[in-house]
Amino acid sequence: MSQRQPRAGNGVGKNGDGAKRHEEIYHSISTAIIEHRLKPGARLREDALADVFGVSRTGIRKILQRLALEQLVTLTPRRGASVTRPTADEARDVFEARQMVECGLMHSVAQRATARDLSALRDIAQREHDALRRGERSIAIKLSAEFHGRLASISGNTALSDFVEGLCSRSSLILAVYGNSGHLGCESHDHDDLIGLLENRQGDKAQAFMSSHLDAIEASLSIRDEEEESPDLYQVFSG
Amino acid sequence: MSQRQPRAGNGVGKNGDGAKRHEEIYHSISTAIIEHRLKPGARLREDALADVFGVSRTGIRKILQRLALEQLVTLTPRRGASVTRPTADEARDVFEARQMVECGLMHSVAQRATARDLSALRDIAQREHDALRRGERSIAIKLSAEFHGRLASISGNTALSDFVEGLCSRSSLILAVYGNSGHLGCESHDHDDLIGLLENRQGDKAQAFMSSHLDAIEASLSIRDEEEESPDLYQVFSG
DNA sequence: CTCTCATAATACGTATACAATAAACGCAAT
DNA sequence: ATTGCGTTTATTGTATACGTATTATGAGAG
Repeated sequence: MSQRQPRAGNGVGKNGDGAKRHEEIYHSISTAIIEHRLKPGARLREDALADVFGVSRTGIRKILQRLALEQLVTLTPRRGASVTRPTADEARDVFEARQMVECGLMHSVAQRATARDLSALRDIAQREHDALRRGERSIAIKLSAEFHGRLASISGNTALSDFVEGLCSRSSLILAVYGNSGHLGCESHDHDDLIGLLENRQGDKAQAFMSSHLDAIEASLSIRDEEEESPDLYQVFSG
Repeated sequence: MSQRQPRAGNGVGKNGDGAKRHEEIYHSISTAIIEHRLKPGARLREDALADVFGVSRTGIRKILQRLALEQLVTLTPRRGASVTRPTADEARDVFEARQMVECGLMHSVAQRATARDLSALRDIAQREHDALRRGERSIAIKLSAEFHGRLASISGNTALSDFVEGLCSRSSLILAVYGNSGHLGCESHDHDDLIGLLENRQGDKAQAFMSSHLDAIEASLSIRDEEEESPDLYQVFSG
């Protein structure tokens, strides 16, 4: 995503180093959305955000634009920003895309995964377990997205892993809208099983497993268009 | 030096068409990059762009941010924007991603393509031929990217087709950096052949053909790290 | 003659001020 | 009572001003 790593070392700090500050704010908002602390439909007023984070609207606007391009927030011309509420079509598209890309990546991932990679995955999976055990569903969802993103990054293909990362973020929104409260998206042991397959370099099995895994997540949702707030009276009374 | 007046007179700065105006400007810059009228490495000064298009730097900044997120321009913290010069690694990643996604989409595309879709594709391919015949290589490259993007959009999956569109734009940059001047990327009859396969609903063949097509494009490039801008003179003259 | 350091100029980062517009509220009329 | 219109308010869109960093230029010393 962001390619701003030029200043290595060099303790400037003079200007407050806005770039880093903005990155922080971006992460705060992004995480809040992925963890469902900001629910789809929530309005994000520039003034309020500027006030909360202690920067001016200029910086906030930049961040909102970025989030809009990642489809996490929706920018309506004269009405401001709000957390995106994915449509049913978008939800299906996202999962179809994840099927294609994440599964297609598994061969390469299984081949390239190092001990360090597997260790990092295990750590995320462990934290996911912990969060589930504590009943913190929001945290678990965020960690699940992080797991899938990290997994894709092992492929070494930045174009594809960035894409997967964005899809996983959007999946988190989809879970918020179409998820059944009783059923969590990822079965808790799935990720562990997948790590095992990678460890044994079983690319084919890992691919098939990922496909089932994603199918299971999608199947646990009820993806259908919600009734609109102002129902179509013509259709209602036409039959 | 163009003495571009700040377009006084007509309904100048009136606020209403701001969004549309920005979209125009975005398209202008984006097209100029894809058509290689702005070459990789070219610097894009905010003041100059603001002057050229008759808007203030604020709007230009917004557009540059968007282009940066699409990886068409690179934003360096205190040095401004320039047209992205893809690295060899990025080039490989982009073509690997295109292989996976564009090929993976062909089944769905072959199944869903309507007569109208095929007609639109034929039109683009025809214009591509014309451009090549006139020797306008830049236009042909842009039309080729448009062809691939339109093709992907037939799948109906917005998430994936938007991704492909971005990859094609980046491919255009890659052609600019790593392309051999003598050899154009796409063989001119390839697109026509592909349309024929789609028309006959031969998804499998279309997928295989697309794979070869992309391989051919990639093979026509010389993707290797270029020498740095400050070449090592000792090494140059040592042999 | 070349290299280095200082100074000036250029260009970006951020904040703030102003303008325009869409939503919300209230009032009035049917 | 409900609908339609006018006013008010709140929020975004745009421009501009100022501060700071980077770069280019020139002078001086080696």
